[in-house]
Amino acid sequence: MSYKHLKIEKKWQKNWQDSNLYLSQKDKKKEKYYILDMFPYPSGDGLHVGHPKGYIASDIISRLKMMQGYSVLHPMGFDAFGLPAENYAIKNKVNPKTSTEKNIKVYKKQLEILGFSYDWSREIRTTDPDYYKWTQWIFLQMYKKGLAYQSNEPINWCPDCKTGLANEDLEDGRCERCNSLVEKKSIRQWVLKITDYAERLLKDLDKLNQWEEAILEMQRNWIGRSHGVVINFKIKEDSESVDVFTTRLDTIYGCSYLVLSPEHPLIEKLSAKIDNWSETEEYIKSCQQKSDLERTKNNNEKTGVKLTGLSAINPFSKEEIPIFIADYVLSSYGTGAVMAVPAHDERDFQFAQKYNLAIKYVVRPDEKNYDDSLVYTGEGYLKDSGKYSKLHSKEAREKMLAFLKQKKLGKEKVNYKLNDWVFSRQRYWGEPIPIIHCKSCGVVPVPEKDLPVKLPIVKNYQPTGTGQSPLEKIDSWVNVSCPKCQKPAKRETNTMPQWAGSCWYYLRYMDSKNDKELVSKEKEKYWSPVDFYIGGAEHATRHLIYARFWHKFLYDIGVVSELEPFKKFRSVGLIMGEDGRKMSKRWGNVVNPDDMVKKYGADSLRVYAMFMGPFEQVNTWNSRSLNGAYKFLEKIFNIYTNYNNKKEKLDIKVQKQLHKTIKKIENDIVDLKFNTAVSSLMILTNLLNDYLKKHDCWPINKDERKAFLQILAPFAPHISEELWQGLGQKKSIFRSTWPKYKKELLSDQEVEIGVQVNGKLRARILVNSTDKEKDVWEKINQNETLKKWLEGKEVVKKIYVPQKIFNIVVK
RNA sequence: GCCGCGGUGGCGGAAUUGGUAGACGCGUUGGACUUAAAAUCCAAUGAUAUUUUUUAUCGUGGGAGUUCGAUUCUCCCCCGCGGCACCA
Repeated sequence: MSYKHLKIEKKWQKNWQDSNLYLSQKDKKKEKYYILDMFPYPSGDGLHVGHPKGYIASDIISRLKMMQGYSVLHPMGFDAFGLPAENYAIKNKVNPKTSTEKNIKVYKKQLEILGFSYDWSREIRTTDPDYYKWTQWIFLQMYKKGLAYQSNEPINWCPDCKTGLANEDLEDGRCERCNSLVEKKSIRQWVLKITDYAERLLKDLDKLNQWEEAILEMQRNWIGRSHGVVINFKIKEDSESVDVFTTRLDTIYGCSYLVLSPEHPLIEKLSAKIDNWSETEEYIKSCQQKSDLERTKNNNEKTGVKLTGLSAINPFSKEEIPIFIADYVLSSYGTGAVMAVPAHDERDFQFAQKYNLAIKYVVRPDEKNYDDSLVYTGEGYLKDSGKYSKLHSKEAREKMLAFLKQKKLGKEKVNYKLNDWVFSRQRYWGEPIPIIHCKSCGVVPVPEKDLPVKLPIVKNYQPTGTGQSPLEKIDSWVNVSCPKCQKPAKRETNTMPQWAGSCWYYLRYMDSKNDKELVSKEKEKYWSPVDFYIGGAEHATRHLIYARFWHKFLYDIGVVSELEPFKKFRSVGLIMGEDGRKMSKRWGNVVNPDDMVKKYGADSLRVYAMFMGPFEQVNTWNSRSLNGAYKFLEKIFNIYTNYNNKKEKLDIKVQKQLHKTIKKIENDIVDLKFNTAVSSLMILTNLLNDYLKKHDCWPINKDERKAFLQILAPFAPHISEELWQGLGQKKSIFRSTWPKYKKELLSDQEVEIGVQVNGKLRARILVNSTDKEKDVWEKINQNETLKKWLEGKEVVKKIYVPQKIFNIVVK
């Protein structure tokens, strides 16, 4: 008999589906385990061989937990709204609904042939009205709590996608989807007040001790908390004043000028008093023309204009200082104005050098020798700072703040880099925002009973580029009567961004068919939180922040019971093409999983993907290595079929290896060390194979032969099930109980240890686990090679690490 | 520039409360089988030197240090990847 992977895999996939093996059931007697993948975005290209890597890992964990007696929830669905799906549809001249459905079909098929244990009865699609009804419902709750508001602030605008974008949608100042340079544009938009949750989003990261540190760091940086002081600077020539934000109040005696961002509202107000107004105006204009990218690109090349005729008063030194406008100060952060301290800030230093401004050193480092001609950004002791001189930075800040508070010229302030979430898109393919605009009542939320606000099926859904959504043109949909006053009113035509649906989908799986609630309290309590979440690291500062934000909001309004949605998160490393580049049609290096499954089988593909290297690391695809995985499985297949009826002659060495492997597999899977888990299965297989060939009988008993298949089963489910049945088992291997290893079989009686002389390995000797240092020393003295190294030498010291090494120091 | 991760044979990688570096796999080489090839099986495979079995020296990005002993710890430097980036 030979290993016919195609036949075996097809047979068991059907069998498992028919026998409802994967239906997750709430079972109060069992402990629950919720293992989740980031659901895919079904693009037109289908899956390439790298995509399933994370799914394979979660499937392995899911199957292990199943066998360990957990009630497992392992669902899957599709995140199908958004720009890529819409752009794909426009390009191929079909309705996005049609193309999305088609793409999902392809994806499902591809996932099925890989043998994943998803409970498809819980499948969700973000584009399904029964689903987005609740996405809209959450939006309404946010609106009611004042967390969704309209704004006309300038936002990022992609000229190609013709829509506004959130900061999270940008990559290096470009649209993350189409790579176009993003512009600033002022249009009416809906914004979610994520900044209200900034503090909690940051603080609760400390609770996520089962997340990777790298991801937590990314989120911390993205939130970007900084604690400082807002100081009020009076303007000498006017009653107006300027607020600046600084974290280094201790350097204020070194402040030699103020800088306002070009967008600062005060400039307009003071225009009459600015002597060089035309020059100022021109500079502001030139800044407006620059994109964000241009503004930040040459960050060593500072530009600015002095506002002549105006000066500010330093509240501490009472000194008169000039005021500048310069685009190195951002309007979107802090107060949009800073106090410049060239001696202790790199940017101010560059600016001051260019415009010949005073550089006053007021903080000196602890060391005696320091160079007074360079910038010093660290802390230290103050000098030339009035009565604060000689104080340390930290102490000075406290005393100075007390002074400011007393004079009502300043207060503590915490700032975040995180901005509110620009939540509307001027596009068709998204959840309609459930709002009605009425001339007399203003903004009126759609009553909950009228949800979902269905996205109309239309012929023309091309983006308009006018800042209006294409929905604007569909009169029959737009024109409604106001829910409050019944007079004619219009629907909000902007749609939600791609990320909306994925903010809460993990909750819906718990109770996917519920038409009364988003999720029932009871089911939410049982399944929450997600125990293990696996997905791409690129979502660290997008989906993973958004979802945490929504979850916390849902917690606040009593919908969920946990503060954090995902208990453990691990990111999956990409699989690169054989040429080392990202798999892409552009490079022609895409490997299709369907072809690989046909040739080598799903089991081989699964084993290989896990064996490639550390799960979180980037790996390069290699089809020849995949064949190695195939050979490994074939070897197992041959062992179990060719030697099925052979007698047993137990061998303790092989048995020990088996029990060690059971333990290793258990531990490695939970730690995501799949590569070493597979390796240990290979070692065991080789050992078994060699023994059977040599002795023509089994070194392990039947239970142990079963156990071997059980520990292989999460990795290669089909072949394991087939061979399991071959051992006469009637029930599925995944309904069997995970084998227990025997502790007494984990340690070896005899071990080889290294013997070193002066730290250099000179020989290896066998010792018994019961041997004392004295016994080992005796063996060393009998060893011929070692005699050579020890003869005529004086032994100064002996170091014995039991079972490991013996080091002899000689003179 | 800042933050995070990493650098080990021809290749993917294994081994870190400091204790025999290179597990496992790929590839390569030699052999068996075959008319031949593929597949399969057996053996070898870090480098250098040496007369073969031998044995010695070197070897985990580079340099220093701690230690009986360093891939692992400390300091300095170089390179790669990812994230952030004029955030005051």
